[in-house]
Amino acid sequence: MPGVIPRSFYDREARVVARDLLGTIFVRQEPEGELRGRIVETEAYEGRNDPGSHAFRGPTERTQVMFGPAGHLYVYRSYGVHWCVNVVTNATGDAGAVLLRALEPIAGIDRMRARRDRTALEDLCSGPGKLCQAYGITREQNGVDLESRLIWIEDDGFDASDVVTTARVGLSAGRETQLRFFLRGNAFVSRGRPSV
DNA sequence: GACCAGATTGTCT
DNA sequence: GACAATCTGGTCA
Repeated sequence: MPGVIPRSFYDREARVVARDLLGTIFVRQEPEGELRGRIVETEAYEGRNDPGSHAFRGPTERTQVMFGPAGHLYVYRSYGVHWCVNVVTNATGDAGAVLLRALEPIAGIDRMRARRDRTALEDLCSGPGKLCQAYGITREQNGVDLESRLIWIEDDGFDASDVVTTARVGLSAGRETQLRFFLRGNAFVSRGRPSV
């Protein structure tokens, strides 16, 4: 039975939420219909103790959402070119977020293809910048509540037990922690996988 | 298939 | 003024 994930799910440590989000479905409601994609890759970002996190230096205007209540979206611009989405977590009294790195497209694929200007399914959402483009997510979605009817995440009982854990991607700091999670063997996982 | 450089702008020092 | 949680397209093999 499809079920929207409640706020209490997000109100835990980022690394736990990141692991548990694998296999769930990220949904955005649009006038033309829903966009749906299964989450196949995530990364956890913690608070002041995590040098790889935007929250490491404490709250700023940009990162204030990460210090707010769990279950909201944190959207930021990367390299001046791409948008990236995070889900705000909590439970430690500190900041925390989970970066959605890759999705497997399920519905609304025509709109994803139009926005991405790509046809291959594996090329629509296989990276944090790509999935934001496919979903049309920008700064306007920063702070959106996942219990609103705009964007939410569902659990459909998918078996996500076969998970690989590695170091995070693209960071200059905080590489020593294993906070990246993805479904083993999934074709929609982003590049940037460790050699081997 | 693997490796490399360029794009481009908000945010922080 | 420098840098960044990335993607793309080029080159070389």
